[in-house]
Amino acid sequence: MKRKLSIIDIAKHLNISTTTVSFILNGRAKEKRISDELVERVLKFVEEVGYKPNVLARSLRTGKSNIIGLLVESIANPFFANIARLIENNAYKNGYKIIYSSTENDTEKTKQILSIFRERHVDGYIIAPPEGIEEEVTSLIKSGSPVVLFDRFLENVPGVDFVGVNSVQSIYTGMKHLVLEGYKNIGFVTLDSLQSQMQDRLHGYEQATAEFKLTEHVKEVSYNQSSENIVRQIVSFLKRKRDLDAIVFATNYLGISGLRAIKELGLKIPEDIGVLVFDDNELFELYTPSITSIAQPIEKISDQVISLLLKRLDQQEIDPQNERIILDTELTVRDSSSGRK
Amino acid sequence: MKRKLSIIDIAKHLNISTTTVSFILNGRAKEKRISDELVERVLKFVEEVGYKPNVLARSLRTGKSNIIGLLVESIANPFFANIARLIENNAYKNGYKIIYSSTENDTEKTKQILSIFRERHVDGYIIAPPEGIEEEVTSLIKSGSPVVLFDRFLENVPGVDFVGVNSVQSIYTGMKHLVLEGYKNIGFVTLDSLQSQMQDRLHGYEQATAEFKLTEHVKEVSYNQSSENIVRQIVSFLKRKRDLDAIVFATNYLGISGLRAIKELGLKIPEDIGVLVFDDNELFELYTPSITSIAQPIEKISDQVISLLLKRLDQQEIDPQNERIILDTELTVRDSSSGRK
DNA sequence: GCTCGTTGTTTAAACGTTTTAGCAACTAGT
DNA sequence: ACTAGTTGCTAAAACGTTTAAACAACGAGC
Repeated sequence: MKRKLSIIDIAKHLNISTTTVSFILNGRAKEKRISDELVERVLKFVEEVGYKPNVLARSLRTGKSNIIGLLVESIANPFFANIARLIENNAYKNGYKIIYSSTENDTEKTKQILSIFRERHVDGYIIAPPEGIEEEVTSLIKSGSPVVLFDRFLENVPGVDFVGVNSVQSIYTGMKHLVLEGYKNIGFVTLDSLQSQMQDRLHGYEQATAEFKLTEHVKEVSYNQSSENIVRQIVSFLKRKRDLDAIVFATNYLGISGLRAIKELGLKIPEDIGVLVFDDNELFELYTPSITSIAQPIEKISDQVISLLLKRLDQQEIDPQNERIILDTELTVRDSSSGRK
Repeated sequence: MKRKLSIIDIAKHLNISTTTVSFILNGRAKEKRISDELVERVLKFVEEVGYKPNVLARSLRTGKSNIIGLLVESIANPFFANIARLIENNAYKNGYKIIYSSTENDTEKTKQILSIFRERHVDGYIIAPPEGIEEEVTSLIKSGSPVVLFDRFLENVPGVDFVGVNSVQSIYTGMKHLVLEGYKNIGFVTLDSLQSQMQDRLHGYEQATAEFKLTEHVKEVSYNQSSENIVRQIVSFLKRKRDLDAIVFATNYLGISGLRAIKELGLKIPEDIGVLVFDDNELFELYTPSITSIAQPIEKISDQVISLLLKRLDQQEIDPQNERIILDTELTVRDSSSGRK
């Protein structure tokens, strides 16, 4: 089996130095005033033998890996899976590879993964952060690695960029829609989480209840439960709150569990109960009745995230000026919120 | 900012050689007869200063990267997303990281990605292959990297391992179920693809039609279409074949598009048309009516894939004896196939 | 004839590990 | 007293790049 060629082999074969070869291959021939004739010869030979530089050696020397670390809550969640696909595509186009991991919202696991990514000299990070990793992220940024957060924010992390949606406003708009459709007693099912986007969604709900003079009915489901458990909790919430005429779910999987719960209780949507879910999903479109949802602009989020990170990777300086990009969602009105008959 | 410590710094500080430190850190102290006292001292100091070896340098020297390359059709497909999550979890537990990419069933893109993975000295590969990459995979295996295929197989690739399900049998069983429910004119919607699993599913259909004396009605939707396009094709197929009383979809996304098509035509499931889909999905369970499907054992597939690969990574020898693991699916009978009333 | 600048290329160090081969010192066996 | 074996450790090469610094050769300007 033929051994892999190195730059040394190339140099030897052409009777020149590795330096020259390196310069030529890195497009620094002009700058280094290497004769066109030689450039020609080297490129031709390199092409001929199909030489590929050893990325590891290069990384070792330069300290750059051309790898981006991607950390999402769970790659099995369609929202994150779709974002991951778009980001990956875009990254590849720009010569970056993606190494990913699911955090499962586990702070300790996340810390470990970050440390592993760091060991691997990942060039930049894209993170949908769980709670409690402010310190680690700060330290990453301090040591010169750009970090772009998305979906949820971390306070007090100087220099971190963020791409997200206007959660408060989105939920508020959704609530307003429900009120206009005649719903008067609207419940809110969210996660027992301090993550910023969850807090914002809750605030949106509270703001709306205040403004429209509604009573608050909040159920905070605890984290990382099995799907069955979540359904059970929502069932019992709905049983306790017999007078609810509509319900808003703060995430896609809460929404799905909510639909199961509603089915189990034999409630009719939208007559017995109106439904609105944050985060769209093919399921919501095809469900009978179709479910009104707040759709996040997945393409836009991905685009912004990756282009922001690429920009940071370009500017070698650490830029203390961080960006915070807030995108709009779209309320997709469907049958589940068509008012009480 | 404090520089990252190297093994040389450790050695210097303790007035010993880097060799010794390296041996100790790699657990070869006993073997190399290094005194317990020294081992103790080194470990303590290393712990104290939080030294972490540079993975790149190690990889450069050893040729091993501890990275597994994962190639799926699309990470946005729930089937692959779930598999990816399980595989990743398991890999991390065993000290391997995952670098992934979506092939989009594009042969050229896949070849490129494989070459990039190779450049990065990925230790092993997990691939749901598109058509036409037999040569590349063979070459990977020849050069000593284990490859485990899943979901679909590649013929004539010596030494490649495979984990999949019994597609022929699965579809056959599904067809039998439909026949027993009284359906007599069953259509089959699949992809215009030569991938083994698609061919197998088609064979399952053909076998069943032959055995039960049914007429074949096959629609081969072409690859990589937009969702709208697929729906349109299925609509026109159903229009042409007015006499169909049931239809089988060969993949989850064809099934979803199929449901849209059926809705568009205003057909009632299961009275006007019975439905069966290969690959389960939360949507199928919650759809009204619920959709009968053939569920693949996602956990088992992931477990087998990763443990097979880890086994291969352990045995340094290239093992020409390849394994072919075929798992059973489960027919989940739901309302969409409850017969003609 | 001397310095100076330009052109085109090379020398050698550096990145941080792992590992082969070997060395020094001591013990034990003859 | 000499060899043989053991113990405990190390020197140095190797992995394949990049890059700062230097150098040789030559023409131009004084």
